[in-house]
Amino acid sequence: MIAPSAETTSAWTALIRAARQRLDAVESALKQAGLPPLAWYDALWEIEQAGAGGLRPFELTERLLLPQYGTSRLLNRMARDGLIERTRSAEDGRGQVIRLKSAGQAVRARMWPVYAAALHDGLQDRLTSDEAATLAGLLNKLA
Amino acid sequence: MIAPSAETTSAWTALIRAARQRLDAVESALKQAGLPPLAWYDALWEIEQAGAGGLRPFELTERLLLPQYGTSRLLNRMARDGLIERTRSAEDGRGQVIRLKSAGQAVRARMWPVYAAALHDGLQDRLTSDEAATLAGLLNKLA
DNA sequence: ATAATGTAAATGCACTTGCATCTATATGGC
DNA sequence: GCCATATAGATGCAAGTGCATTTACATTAT
Repeated sequence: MIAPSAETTSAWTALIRAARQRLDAVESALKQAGLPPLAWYDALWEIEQAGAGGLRPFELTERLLLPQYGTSRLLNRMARDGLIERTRSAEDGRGQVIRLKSAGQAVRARMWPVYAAALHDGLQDRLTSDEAATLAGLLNKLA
Repeated sequence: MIAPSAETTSAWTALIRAARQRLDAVESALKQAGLPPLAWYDALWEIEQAGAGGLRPFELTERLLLPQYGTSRLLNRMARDGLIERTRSAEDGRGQVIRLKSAGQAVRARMWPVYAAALHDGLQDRLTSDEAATLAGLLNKLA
């Protein structure tokens, strides 16, 4: 049987702990501020980047690495809150096109400072630039 | 407003992506093998370490960084599956003592090779020893 | 001893997630 | 055109999670 080395094990536990703590910090800062969860930010961001042409749900699924039903339901909730607009696709009768509404843009804009502050406190305050770059490089080897 | 640097941002995205992918890989290997989720492993491990003296639920809550109700329900499911034994605490009438049953030890033992293999493939194969050590060091600054 | 406050653990309720499946449209082969 | 198969997206159901609250016992102060 394959036994992971001590270095592997400590990298693993550090990875899980760090990711969980930082993520929890961001999520709770958002919740604290009465804002939606982080996943909404990512989705709103992608939709915003797509601009006037909009975006298809399956594209969002790919970009956010969500399960298909996860995207469907996330879009449901965002639509229910009036943040996005769903229209039937002209080219593909099975699908839709998602576009950002101004309320969605506004919510994303309100989320950003909270998100940024959490990243600042959680990462920027704790690592030098070089360390952050090294860390990113090593983590990208795991993806 | 505080804007995170480019290095911070890329460390952040790399952190989230790497953690999610590695974690998903472990979880799906376990599920694939018909075994319970990773959280069970951690819990079973802690309970096993506690030995014959057992462990109090609130201690597990602290060690696993779970919400209190999360522990309560996790223990419920493990007890329902006959993996642990819950007895009322002799010293504290409010509480219980958790002890591992042999079925619990067996499940943890079956989980380990699957878990270890996923760590091997996900981490050990992708990082040198030195890199893993550096990574762990950097990640620990974030905790 | 009594009352007030604190801590251990469980739970009702609303919401989210995972899984499997379903409906509708699209596409390729014949 | 017609059928088989593939893809977009939604959804019923079971299970898990978060929040707030509850129950029970413990501890401290009076």
